Amino acid sequence: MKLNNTSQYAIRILAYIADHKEKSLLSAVELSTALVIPYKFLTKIMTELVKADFIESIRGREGGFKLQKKASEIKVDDILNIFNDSIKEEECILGIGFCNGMCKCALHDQWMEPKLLMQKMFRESSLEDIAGRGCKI
Amino acid sequence: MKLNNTSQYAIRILAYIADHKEKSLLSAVELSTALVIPYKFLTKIMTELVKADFIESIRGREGGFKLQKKASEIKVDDILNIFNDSIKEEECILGIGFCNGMCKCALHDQWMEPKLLMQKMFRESSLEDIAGRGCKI
DNA sequence: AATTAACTCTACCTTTAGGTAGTAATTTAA
DNA sequence: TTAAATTACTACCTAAAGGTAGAGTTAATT
Ligand code: SF4
Ligand code: SF4
Repeated sequence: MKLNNTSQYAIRILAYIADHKEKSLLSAVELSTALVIPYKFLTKIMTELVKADFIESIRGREGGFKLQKKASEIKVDDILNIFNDSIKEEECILGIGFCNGMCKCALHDQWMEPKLLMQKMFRESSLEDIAGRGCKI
Repeated sequence: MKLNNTSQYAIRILAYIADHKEKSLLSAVELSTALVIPYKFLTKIMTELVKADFIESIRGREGGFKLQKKASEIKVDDILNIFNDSIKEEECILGIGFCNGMCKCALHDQWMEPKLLMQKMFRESSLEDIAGRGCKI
């Protein structure tokens, strides 16, 4: 029961960029070094974030990355969705087919409250809410 | 953000056995059929549950499986622990080293409440609480 | 004693997540 | 105009999760 590696990296990357808006651009090398994420893997993730329109990339010398939206407009849940790591409405916690509302699984009653709270947390927390809040980056 | 397949299977298997205590033993074939879990994979999981002392196995013809403890004494969290799928106290949601209480990660403030609620749910829900509660099995 | 129905063990196969390598394309600065 | 610094793309490699095969062991029934 945890976020996958790629989601974790993506959240940290975006939070870091949001927290360094004084620098107009951050390069992959800078990010990779600051966040201790393997360079080649980071660039792969960056490309996905660019395609998802969260990040704008400037190519060529002096290029780099910056947010394409306001930090308050990117929610943690949006990031998880890119990597298929969000808590899915229709998916049963026990992996039994789909939620149809009619037929519950054994854990349903216990699961609903934490599920809703986590969804709320992921959906309501924006980059602005989390950027620069930790001493761990 | 979901339970892994093996944990899901294990919870369903144990809940099913707890819900059928009128039968003194259930065989791997019966379980595999009833729960629609691949036979060979199920037997592998059963062996782990036996080693973890949650289940007692009787070998030979007319053999099968039964709970080794009272249903109220097996918590969902105990099952998750076997498959290393519990929510770890010391592990950061963003995967940054270990929780030391001193130095927070960006998501810490948002994560604490859902984390505690989920831990509580997993730790306090026993097989007795969940057995036979769903129409999905 | 042989047969059958069960669990157990070891080894392997397949799929997915995580990660790496090399090259192409783009832009700026010297 | 060339070299350097940068992102983008394609292909591959590795490790872990999920799953399968087959032979071995146990015990009741015939
Ligand atoms: S029963 Fe509850 S947990 Fe299971 S699928 Fe339906 S809503 Fe999801
Ligand atoms: S900061 Fe919070 S989430 Fe991150 S490691 Fe510490 S306790 Fe865990």
